[in-house]
Amino acid sequence: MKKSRLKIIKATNSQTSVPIASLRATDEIHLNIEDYFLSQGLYYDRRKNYYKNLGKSADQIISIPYLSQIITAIALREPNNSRARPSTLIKNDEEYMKIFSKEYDVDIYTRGVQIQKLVETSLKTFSPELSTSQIGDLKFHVAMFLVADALKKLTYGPNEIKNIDISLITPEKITQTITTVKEIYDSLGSTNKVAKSQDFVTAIFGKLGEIIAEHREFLKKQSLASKKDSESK
DNA sequence: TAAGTTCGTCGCACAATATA
DNA sequence: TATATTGTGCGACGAACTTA
Repeated sequence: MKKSRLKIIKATNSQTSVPIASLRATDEIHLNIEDYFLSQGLYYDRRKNYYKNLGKSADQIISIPYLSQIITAIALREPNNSRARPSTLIKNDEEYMKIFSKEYDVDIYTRGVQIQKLVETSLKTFSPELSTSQIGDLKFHVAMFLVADALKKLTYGPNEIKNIDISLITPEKITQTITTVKEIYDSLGSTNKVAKSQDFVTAIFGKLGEIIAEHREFLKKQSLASKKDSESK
């Protein structure tokens, strides 16, 4: 009965435009996220404008589509889709389940928001100054880069995000990442089209691959050096 | 409140895949 | 192998937001 009612609501919704995200808002996972967000000083906009009407500050209110964009970018490693198809990310059930899964630790959603907010703050104060459209084109790619770099992995499971130590994502680290990502963006033509393309993501992974390989090399040298050191004693 | 700017969605074109 | 179907990338345009 409940299911058929939802079907009718969803069918009717193809005529009157209620954001699709609002139709998912009663799913249990969103209740869990909302509770957890409250404990972290964030307001999850499960019920549209509920916290806005309570006078909560806009930068603490996280909408369902925005959270979907963040998770698509950093957990699913598809920042181009976060940029290109913001509202259609959760239209398809399969895609939706990849973003909002009970298998995920609810903590990954807060970490994602925290990282994304740090990135956006740094992008706004970046020098040379970036236009808002450039910020829009880069923000999800930079966040994904930081996550993969922090984990030192090109492929990782969404739950691994909770292992990231946010305190290691310093403003300097973010600025350095923005510079790297922007260089790739510029080399491809620095357009909105680039930001929505798979090529940009592939190029970013290429760069990440180099960084991760260098890091492994560094660890190897370090362990050899400490081995030699202990042998000489 | 009007003008300018930005963002999100729609729909077209093309590509990839399935089916007869 | 031709045709139909589905998926993807992209540009254009309108809605929403911002600013003066």
